[in-house]
Formats: sequence, structure tokens, C-alpha cells
Amino acid sequence: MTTAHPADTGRRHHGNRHGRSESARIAVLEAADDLLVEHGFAGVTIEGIAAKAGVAKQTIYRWWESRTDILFDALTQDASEFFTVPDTGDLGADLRARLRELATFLTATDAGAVVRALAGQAQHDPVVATRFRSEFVMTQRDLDRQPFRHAAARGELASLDTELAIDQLAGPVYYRVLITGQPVTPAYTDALVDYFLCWPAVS
Amino acid sequence: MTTAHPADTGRRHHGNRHGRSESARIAVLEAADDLLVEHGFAGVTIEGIAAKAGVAKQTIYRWWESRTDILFDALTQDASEFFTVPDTGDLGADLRARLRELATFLTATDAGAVVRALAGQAQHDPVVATRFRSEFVMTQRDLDRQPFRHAAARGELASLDTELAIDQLAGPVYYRVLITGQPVTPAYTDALVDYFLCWPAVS
Amino acid sequence: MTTAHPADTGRRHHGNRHGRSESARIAVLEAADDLLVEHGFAGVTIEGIAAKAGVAKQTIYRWWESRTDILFDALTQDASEFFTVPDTGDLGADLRARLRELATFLTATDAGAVVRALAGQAQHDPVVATRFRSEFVMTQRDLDRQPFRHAAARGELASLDTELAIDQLAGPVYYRVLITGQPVTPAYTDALVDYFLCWPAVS
Amino acid sequence: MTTAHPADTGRRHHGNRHGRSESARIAVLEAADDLLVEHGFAGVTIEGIAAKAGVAKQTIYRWWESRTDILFDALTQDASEFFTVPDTGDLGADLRARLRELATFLTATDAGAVVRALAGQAQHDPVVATRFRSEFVMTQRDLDRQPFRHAAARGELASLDTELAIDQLAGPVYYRVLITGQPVTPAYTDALVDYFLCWPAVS
DNA sequence: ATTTAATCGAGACGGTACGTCGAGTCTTGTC
DNA sequence: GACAAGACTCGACGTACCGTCTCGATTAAAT
Repeated sequence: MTTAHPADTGRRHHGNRHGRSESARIAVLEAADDLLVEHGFAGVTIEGIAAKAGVAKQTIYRWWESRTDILFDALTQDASEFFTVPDTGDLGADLRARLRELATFLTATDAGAVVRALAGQAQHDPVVATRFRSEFVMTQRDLDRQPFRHAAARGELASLDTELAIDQLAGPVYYRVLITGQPVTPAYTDALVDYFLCWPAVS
Repeated sequence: MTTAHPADTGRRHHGNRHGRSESARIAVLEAADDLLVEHGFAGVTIEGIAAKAGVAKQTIYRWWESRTDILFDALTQDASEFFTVPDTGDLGADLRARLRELATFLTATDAGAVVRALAGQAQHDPVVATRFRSEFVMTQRDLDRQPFRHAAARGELASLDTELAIDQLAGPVYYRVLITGQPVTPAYTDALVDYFLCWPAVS
Repeated sequence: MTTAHPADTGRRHHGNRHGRSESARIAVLEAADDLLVEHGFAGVTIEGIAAKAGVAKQTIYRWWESRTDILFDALTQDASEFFTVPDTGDLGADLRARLRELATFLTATDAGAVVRALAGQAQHDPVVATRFRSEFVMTQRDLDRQPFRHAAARGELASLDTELAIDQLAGPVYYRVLITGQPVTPAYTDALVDYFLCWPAVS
Repeated sequence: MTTAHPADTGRRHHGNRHGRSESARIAVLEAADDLLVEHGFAGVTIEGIAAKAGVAKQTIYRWWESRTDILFDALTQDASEFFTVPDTGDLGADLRARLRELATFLTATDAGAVVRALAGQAQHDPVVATRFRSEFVMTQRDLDRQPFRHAAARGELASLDTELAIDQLAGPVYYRVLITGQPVTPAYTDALVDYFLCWPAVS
């Protein structure tokens, strides 16, 4: 889409009758991302984004509804190619890989910072919450379900409440990231998976 | 004018050298609580609190650093007597009671709404995050530990990583409350405990 | 809401790239003038002006530095067409006309009230004092000089310290207006001129 | 009055049933004076005076009605012994001495700064204006009248409108001090007197 | 010697206005 | 018709003083 339009290749156009400026769109998303990482969510202001992106406020308001709307866009942009779908033929291995990836994403990437900010804002604004769930959470849970689907396809897992299982595996990860702030190491996520695959809790 | 005031329990003093007005303090905390429940976190403004509490802005700034500071105070006030420490002599029963109580608190009480708002704000502000953890999370985890302590005192639980166990039990609850928004029913928390006490996940 | 506005002459614009809103400017100046006349200088607050003019505070701060700045603007607006330059061919007649006009201006016009307020504020603030002198006092003294210039052009007044003369004529007027508060009647100003043109003071 | 009370000699008392603390009174007047000279009239705040004088705000409000009230007190204290009443037996000499003294007082003394501030405030507040006239202006005009009284007693001055004369002599001085800001040198005041005693203005 | 009452310092109180920041809307001239 | 620019109204911010109000300590006259 970027290269499709002549006005977006090379020099930046200052308005034309052919639709929105792709360069402006990208500048806004990057500016929002940068501001979030540098100054936190409070630093993500429409005016700040406009100034940093060299874009008029009106252009932002024309295409986005709010700053969270921008962050959702930035997230879609950034998160789309991060995740893989492991398929090793072993449920445990797949789950371990999945949780490691999730933990890395949430704690060590710029997109993860966006997710945390949006998760925070979701606590304040039901509209954000709804979109956050339908856009991010659902996608993630779909990824969470893959290992179980693969296992089922292999004939394992006669019966299992997959949704509960995902809560049990992903829940502690989000809990540590958002609530306790403790690190989520590979050792930790591996332990979660090991435990889930039924090592005895009580001796 | 004195009796017209919401916070007017007894005679209201208007400042003296012995420190703050207790009635003003309570009026502020209640106003903040009310605004949060009625209009969400964005509706919790210092001016709004001052107006609703019939208090001068300066009085708020004198005693609190920010609106989150007020909410922490309100939380301390409200949450202190909510929780019980179940001790039935059975680990499973204690854990089930504990998780039910936690879920109810987070989803069905005004103080729970404050917690969710603070958890949200913690994602935006490291200072809030730190205080949230030291003030709320630590207390909660202490309550989470009680069932295990009782069990250990009874000689059960030869060996167990209690901290991991808490993550596994509380994590999914917070995850559903803050992230997926799905209800956390007694049946759900009971299932978490049952699973944790090692019903087989894989047939 | 648009038509409800006092300053709504024609269609009111709400900002554009070509600079300030003339209607807002006029509304501010009039509001400041009105507040000064009605409630005195203490009643001239930025918030009061903004409210009365139906203008945002920020708009005021964008174009004016202080309330005295506004009053200087209002004065320029109002005082510009008040004064005439008498030229009767007779020094005494010219001076009498000039002093009468000055006295009327200072004591009986809204712009005169502004001058008195600014003269007052000039005693408190050197910046105001400087501007007051360069903007108002200089202009007035120029008007004061006219009769003498005309006389000189006619060949009268072989030698005279004009500046001293102006002090002697205008000084008592300002002195009565600002200090003693006594009325400055035509009879009084005429007497000043008569005396100045050398009737004997001592018998 | 200062030495009259035992509690005011030496250490400062902290309240008793015999009336006000003289030391507090003096500290307030001095603090007000200092603040005026150092930071201008805007710097003369009740809180500032209280802090600088080491006095409670209530003590100020108990004995004074406003900050101008304090300045009037300070003025009375300071101005009382400044002026002399010249009596050389010569009207011109007396007037010259009087005007020189007036000019010095207004431009070169702390009390003169107070007078200028009060004159300024008198333009904003009719109550201040009234008090300023009855307390300061009247006293000054009385001093202005002395040379003429002495001359009349000597049999000079068969007929003269003394009030007009004072306006003509003092007016230009106040005019320069308050309005034009030009210096008022002995040469200048001497010229005023010389001219008044009827040197020809027009050749 | 104790009580009593006026004044002191301190400082918290409800307010008003300050000057600033950002939100979201509107308009204009350019491309 | 979208763009950069930027003026507009509006709401909230955090601060400074205002004038009012207790309070406990201080103090000397009256008991």
C-alpha cells in the first residue's frame, strides 16, 4: 500500500485529492510508539504525536478516534509478524515455546510496551477494554490454542478444557507482567508447563 | 452552610494547628471512590473531588500527592476489613474459600474497582506500580500464603514452591478480571483449585 | 451558542491560520473596559474578562501579556479619536481648549478611567510605568506642545522653556485628578492658563 | 508607647491580656516597608509580611484591615519627623526649601516609596484614595501653606489664591514623580518657584 | 497561689484567580 | 479532497494568597 501511490514514494505530499497520505500514517504510528517508549503513556498526547510526526492535529483526528486508537494501529503493525506457531509434534515442547515467546513479547519488545499500556487503559475505559479483547486477547488465545489443536490432531488429549488450560498457562504470565512485576524467565514458563502436564503438587 | 455539607459528621473544624481535618479526609476519600465508580478513572479529577467533597483543592494537595495517592488511601480504608483468613483444616477448602473471596472482591466491590483502576494506572506509571505492589499485591499474596502455611503446620505439603502455586491460582483470576474480562465464578475458582490439587490434565 | 455571543458581529470564526479573531480581540477589550468601569481595577481579572467576553483564557494569554497589556490596548483603541488639536490663532485660547479637553478626558470618560488605573499601576510596576510613559504620556505631551508650536510659527514666544511650561499647566491637572481628587473645572484650567500667561501672583 | 510596657522591653511576649505586642507591631511595619522596597507593591502580601516579621497572620488581621492599612501606619511612623517648616523670612526661599524637601521625600526615601505605592493604589480603591487624601495629602498641603502664612504674617501677599498656588507649585512635582518619571532636581523646583514669583513667560 | 482572659505563634480550612497544558473543533491556503 | 498550520473554546492542572477559624502556650492582672 505504501509504494502503490505515487505521492508516497519519495517526497511527501501536502494533501491531494487521492486519499490519505501513507507517509503521514506511518509517521504518526512511529511517533506514538516512540513517545510511549520514551515518556510513557502520559507522554502520548495528540499534540506531541503531531509535533513529532510533523503532521497536523487535524490529520490525526481525521483518521483516528483517540490516542489508544493509534496505539492499536501501531500494535497491529508491529505485532503481526512477531509470533510463530511452533509445531514440534510434542505438546510440552510446543507449549514451552509458546509461553517463552509470549513472555518475551510482553516484557522485551516495544509492541509489548504498547500492549501493557493498552491493558492498563482497558481498566479505565470499557471501549478500550472491548477492543483490546477482540483485537489482541482473542488473537493471542488463538495462538495459545494451537499446541492443543496440534495435539488433538495427533490423537492425544482425549478430553481437556482447553480454555481453562490456557488460563492456567497464560494467566500466571500476565499476572507476573502486569501485577507483581516479577521477571518471567524461560525457567519460569517451563515450570508452568511442566506443572500443568501434571507433576504432583502435593507429595 | 455547615450542616449542608456531606462530610459533616458532628461539628466540622476549619483548620487548627493540630493537623488535618478528619472530616475533610473522609469526604475526599468518599468523593474519589464515588467518582471512580460513577464516571471511571477519567472522572477522578482533583477539581471534581474537591467540588464533590466540598473541600478546597489546596487541602487535597496538602495531604495527597496525586489522585492515585487518594485512591490508595481509599483502598486501604475500604479493603482492610474485607478479607478473612479461612482455616478449615483442609487445604482445598481453604484455597477455594480464598479464591472465591478474591474474585468477589475484585469484581463485585467498590474497592475492587479501585484496585482495577490502580492496576491499570500501574501500567502507565512506575511509581504507581511500585506502590501498588508493595501495598496491595504483597498483602494479597500474604493472604494467599495462609492456606499453605496452615497445611504446612498440619504436616501436609512435604515440599512445594508456594510462590509458584500462588501464581498458578491467583494468576488466572487476575488474568480473567483484567485481561479477558470473563466472569470468575465460584465454579471457575473451584476448578482452578481442583486442577491444582492434581487432577489429571491429560487423560 | 454562536449568536448568543456579545461580540458576535457577523459570523465568528473559531480559529484559522491567518491569525487572530478580530471579534475576540474586540470582545476582550470591551469586557476589560466594562469590568474596570463597573468593578474597578481589582475586578479586571483575566478570568472575568474571559467569561464576560465569551472567550477562552488561552486566547487572552496568546495575545496579551497581562491585564495591563489589555488595558493599554483598550486605551489605544478608545483614546485615539478623542483629542483635537485646537488652532485658533491665539495661544491662550488654544491652551484653554487643550486643558479643558484633557480634564474632561481624565475625569469624565471611560478611557480616562483606564488612564487613571494604568497611572496607578505604573506606581507598582516599572514595566507598566515605562509603557505608560512612552505610549500615553508622550502622546499627551505632544498634544500639549501644539499650542506653543503654533504660536512659535506665528512668531510669538521668542523664548520659552516649553517643557517646563507643560509641566506647569498639565501638572496641576494630573495632581488634582490623581492626588487631591478635587474637581478640575473649566474655570480652574482657565485660571491656570491665565496665571501662566503672567498675571501677577504677588501684588 | 514602645517603652511603656514591660513586656516589650527585651524579649518578645507571646500574648497576654494587656493588649497588643508592640514588637509585633513594629516587626510588621518594618517587614511591609522592606517588602515594598525590595519587591514592589505586589510583593507586599499578608503572608509575606507575616513570614518576614515572624508573626501570625491572625495577629495582622487583628490589628490591620488590609495591606494598605499597614502601609499607612508605616508611613505615619516614617514620615512624621521628615519634614521641617522653613521660615527664612523670605517667601521665595521658604518655597524653594519646601519644594526641594518634598521632591527629596518623594523620590529618595523609603517613605516616599510608600507614598507612591499608596498613591497608585488610591487610583484603584476609593477607600484608599479617601484615606490617602485625609492622611497624607492634607498634611502635605498644610506644610505647603506655611510659607504663604508666614508671608501673610509679614504683611506680604495682599491677595493670592493660596490653594491654586500650591497646585501650581506642588502639582508639577507630583506630575513628574508619578507620571513622567523625570527627575525633580533642586534646579527644577527652584525654576518652578522663580516662575511662580512672576518672571515673564512670554518675552 | 491559683484562676482567668487577651494575645501570641502556628497553621489548616474554604475559596478565587493565576498561568499552563492538552483536548477536540474549525477554517484557510496549498498541493 | 487531504494536507500543514494554527487559532479557537473548554476543562483540569498545580500554585499563591486571601481572609477565617481553631488550637496550645504565654503572660500578668484579678481573684
